[in-house]
Amino acid sequence: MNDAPQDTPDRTPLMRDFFDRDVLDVAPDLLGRTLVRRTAEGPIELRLTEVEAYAGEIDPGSHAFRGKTARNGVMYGPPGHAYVYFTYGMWHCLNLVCGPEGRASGVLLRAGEILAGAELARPRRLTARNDRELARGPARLATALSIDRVLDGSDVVAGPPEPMSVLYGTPPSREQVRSGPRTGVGGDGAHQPWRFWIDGDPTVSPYRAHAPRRRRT
DNA sequence: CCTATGATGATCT
DNA sequence: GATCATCATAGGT
Repeated sequence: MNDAPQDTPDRTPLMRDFFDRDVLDVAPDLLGRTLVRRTAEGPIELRLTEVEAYAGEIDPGSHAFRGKTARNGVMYGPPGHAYVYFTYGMWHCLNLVCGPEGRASGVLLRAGEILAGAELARPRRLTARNDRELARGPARLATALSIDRVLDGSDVVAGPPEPMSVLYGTPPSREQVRSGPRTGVGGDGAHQPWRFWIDGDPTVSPYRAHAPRRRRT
């Protein structure tokens, strides 16, 4: 039916194949799957509901557009690893690198539904008015899962499942998958419909167009 | 619901 | 020095 990986005891090879494809194929296939973040206090399970594709050096919206730097080096490595960046002076965001190696493409994990471990996420997300808001947005997701630059480069495919791993889940039907422009991305790549989400899911973040900052006086 | 704006600092030109 | 793959808050509709 679908070409998604199936549950199997030795999941590692199939999972590697899952990420070693074009980012525009991997991104929508991540929807509905479960990311498990294992913290010292216990695991947090997140069902992915919104992602964005970033197509490496050919993509003006990608951190890799201007080539390899100290920050984005992980994007040039093998697929299935975490690329974590720090932005706006306060926030972290989590990407999963896609193949082939060297293309420097990745999927930004923008939102999800906490399936388990919400009691571990809530203390990190005190401004969330309800559980639906715990991971509704890329920086909120990273905060809820206690993800920072320390996890940059982590292998999310191979065991052990620390500090996090992607497990198989039930993908939504094709009709439930929507696509549109990426959020907060300007420049020449702004119009590309490289954001994917599960239609009607309450944890999907509100769309915001790119807003150029006004110069401070 | 919506829009506007300040926070805050690493990164890159 | 400008930008930034964002969020929380304040205030209007």
